[in-house]
Amino acid sequence: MEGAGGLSTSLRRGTLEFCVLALMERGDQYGTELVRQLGAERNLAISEGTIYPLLSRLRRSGWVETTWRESPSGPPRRYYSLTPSGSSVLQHFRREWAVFRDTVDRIVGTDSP
Amino acid sequence: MEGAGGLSTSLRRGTLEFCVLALMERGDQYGTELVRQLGAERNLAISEGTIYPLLSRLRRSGWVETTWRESPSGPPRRYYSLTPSGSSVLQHFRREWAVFRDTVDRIVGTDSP
DNA sequence: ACACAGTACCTTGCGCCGCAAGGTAGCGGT
DNA sequence: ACCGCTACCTTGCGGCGCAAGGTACTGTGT
Repeated sequence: MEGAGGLSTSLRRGTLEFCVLALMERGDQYGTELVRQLGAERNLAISEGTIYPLLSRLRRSGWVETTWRESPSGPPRRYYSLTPSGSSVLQHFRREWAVFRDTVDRIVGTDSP
Repeated sequence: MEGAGGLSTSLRRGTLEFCVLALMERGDQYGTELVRQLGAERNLAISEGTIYPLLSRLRRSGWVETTWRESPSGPPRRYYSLTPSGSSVLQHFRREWAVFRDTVDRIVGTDSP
């Protein structure tokens, strides 16, 4: 169930939005597809109640822009793509992440003494 | 200033409490000293308003226990030490963290194509 | 004795964000 | 016409890091 306060839930905070940006870097994405792709990662599985508010924030921040496109079968989709600003923010995150990751590795270690 | 919603602030979520547990594994700790030690890490600097509620949660969870000890100079300190339960939770986190870290590395990558 | 700085503990109110649950609507098959 | 699937979005809640504020004990200087 991984209820509120679950381990993965807290870990996601702060990285999830950049994982989403990184996926957009590989190609335009839409909401439902993002939920599917992240669902394939054990630690990043999220629901629609998470992704849509997140995407709205990215849009308000000017890091992504959207275009409606018809689906080959089904309702139209809102596709999200990186703006130059979003690309820059993602690069900045990569540096922050590398430092943070190494710090945590050093402090919690990878196995016990 | 790293105001609310800062990059590091969000990254800390979900790892901070385990970094604290890991520091206790090396030896008993008290609040103010933890603030100092974490302050030495660029990405983990926190304030007292963060550490004391966090320590209370750890205590309520049964992961740490506390003993008051006099200080060589100054008011008494409340020292925190790991319980067996806390030690076990820390081990569990180590495994979760390794998976999570590798997942993020794979998705956001370490540099751009 | 007394004031003051330093250390150490803790609480309050706020804002962010992931989540479960619920809601709307377009499309295709039968 | 109906039903199921896809796709989008919103509401209310809870957890947690934080700034700011508050209390108390100790040692030092006067």
